[in-house]
Amino acid sequence: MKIATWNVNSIRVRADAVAAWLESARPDVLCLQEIKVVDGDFPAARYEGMGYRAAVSGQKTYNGVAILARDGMSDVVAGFADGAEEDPQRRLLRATIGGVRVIDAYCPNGEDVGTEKYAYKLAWFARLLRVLETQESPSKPLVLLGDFNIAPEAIDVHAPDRWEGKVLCSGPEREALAGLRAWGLEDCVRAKHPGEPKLFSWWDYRLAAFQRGWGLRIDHILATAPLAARLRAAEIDVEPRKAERPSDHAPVWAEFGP
DNA sequence: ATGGTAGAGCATCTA
Repeated sequence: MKIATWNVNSIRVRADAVAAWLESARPDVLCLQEIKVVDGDFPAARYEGMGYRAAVSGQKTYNGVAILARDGMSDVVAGFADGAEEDPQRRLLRATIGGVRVIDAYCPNGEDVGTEKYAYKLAWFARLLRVLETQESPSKPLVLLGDFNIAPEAIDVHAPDRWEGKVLCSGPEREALAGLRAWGLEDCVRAKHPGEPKLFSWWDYRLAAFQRGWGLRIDHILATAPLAARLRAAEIDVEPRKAERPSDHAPVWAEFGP
């Protein structure tokens, strides 16, 4: 079972790129972030014609997540569904596919350390951990994947000294991610590439960051122990980032055995 | 000193 994630930064602009990547990578599941459309404007019919069903939690202009899957999806849940007032920002979508609980996450960016958006980011991660603790199980096959907007370690950053303490790399953010891992999640790409540098998934559009190799690894696939035990391969596919009008993120995928 | 590009949508906001 091949499960992938890609922050496409507008499904309108990247609809062709997504179709092309589905054709070449042939994932069983593709989780999308930043689709930036309401549910009705997601090009579901197009991907249905390619053998993928869609679950969508979209909104106008910002955010929005969707799951494309070859198999049927059950127990589809949008948002935290924790009884408290739902977050109007559409960032979370869950579905059970082929016996695997799939959680598609577009985690907040945080703008800058100390800002209101940074506080929202930390609160969002705390709420996500509570959702896992109360609604999901680390002893079942589960994958939490998406754009986390956090680089876990110095090795995940092109210039760690320059980024130290900055948003995407700050201590509290990394502790929030470690808190998720401590619940029972393993970083699939790092597990298959221990100690490997220059493994990045995002490059800023500005300053020709991609051409200069100024990347960060902020998109992740985290699996519970019973699923991680089936991990066969995990990669970041840099090719789509070289396209003429690319997303600023590259797709990330993991393959699990039966 | 606080840059630079991209997307949405039409002045800025977000990343």
